[in-house]
Amino acid sequence: MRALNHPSRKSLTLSRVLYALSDPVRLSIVKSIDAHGEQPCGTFGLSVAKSTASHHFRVLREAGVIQMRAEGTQYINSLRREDLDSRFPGLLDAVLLASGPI
Amino acid sequence: MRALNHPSRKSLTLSRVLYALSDPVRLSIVKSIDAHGEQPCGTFGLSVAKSTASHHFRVLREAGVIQMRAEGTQYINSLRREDLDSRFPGLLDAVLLASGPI
DNA sequence: CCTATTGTTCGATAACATTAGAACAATAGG
DNA sequence: CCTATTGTTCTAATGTTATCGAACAATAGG
Repeated sequence: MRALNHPSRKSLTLSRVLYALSDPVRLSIVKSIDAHGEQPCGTFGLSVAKSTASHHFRVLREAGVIQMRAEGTQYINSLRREDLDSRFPGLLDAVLLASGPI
Repeated sequence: MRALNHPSRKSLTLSRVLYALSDPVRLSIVKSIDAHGEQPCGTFGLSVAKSTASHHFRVLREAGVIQMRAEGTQYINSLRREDLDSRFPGLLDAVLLASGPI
């Protein structure tokens, strides 16, 4: 598999991160990784076509929210917790803590 | 002036709030209110047409991020701090704390 | 090799967002 | 009243995003 582009910690921007998190599908991905640990793209039970899912994973990755690591035929997704906490302290925690209506 | 629609605290959604905050112009409005207190629309020094500015204020208002109170010919904008803190604890603080590239 | 699995990329479309100019509305102050 | 100020709303143009199906790529396992 080809190597995927991940932005450096320094180049993360608040606008991009907030935008990436502002979509319900992407938010559910992030919450699932937080709740169940790192997982391949296929295990999220998203109700969209796989090309659409791939798009959402890409938006999250290019915003610097998730990291995708190739493993066999799949990509393992994890949160870039340290990088996010370093650049935007408290932001990820606040987002993950939020409950109620999406 | 006509009364403007403000969503109730209960009806605020994380996605909408994050989306509203994900635009650099809107983020600058929020940061300015936080830094300098409540202010009318005209004092933000935004480099967009006033119809565009009006649109951004509306997005922030309809997401529940700001409150707009009529006073004479102007609208005074303030942050809905209590409502935001109540629904999404720590979120506004984290966003306002963030520095670096927009 | 051949096939199945996993996910990306491409091309197209429909929906939505941003932007601005022009016209309008409400108020304040002479 | 008349005018200036402040901001909204309408309309239209431009750009961006979400979505999907189809085709492709890489790997694992027979």
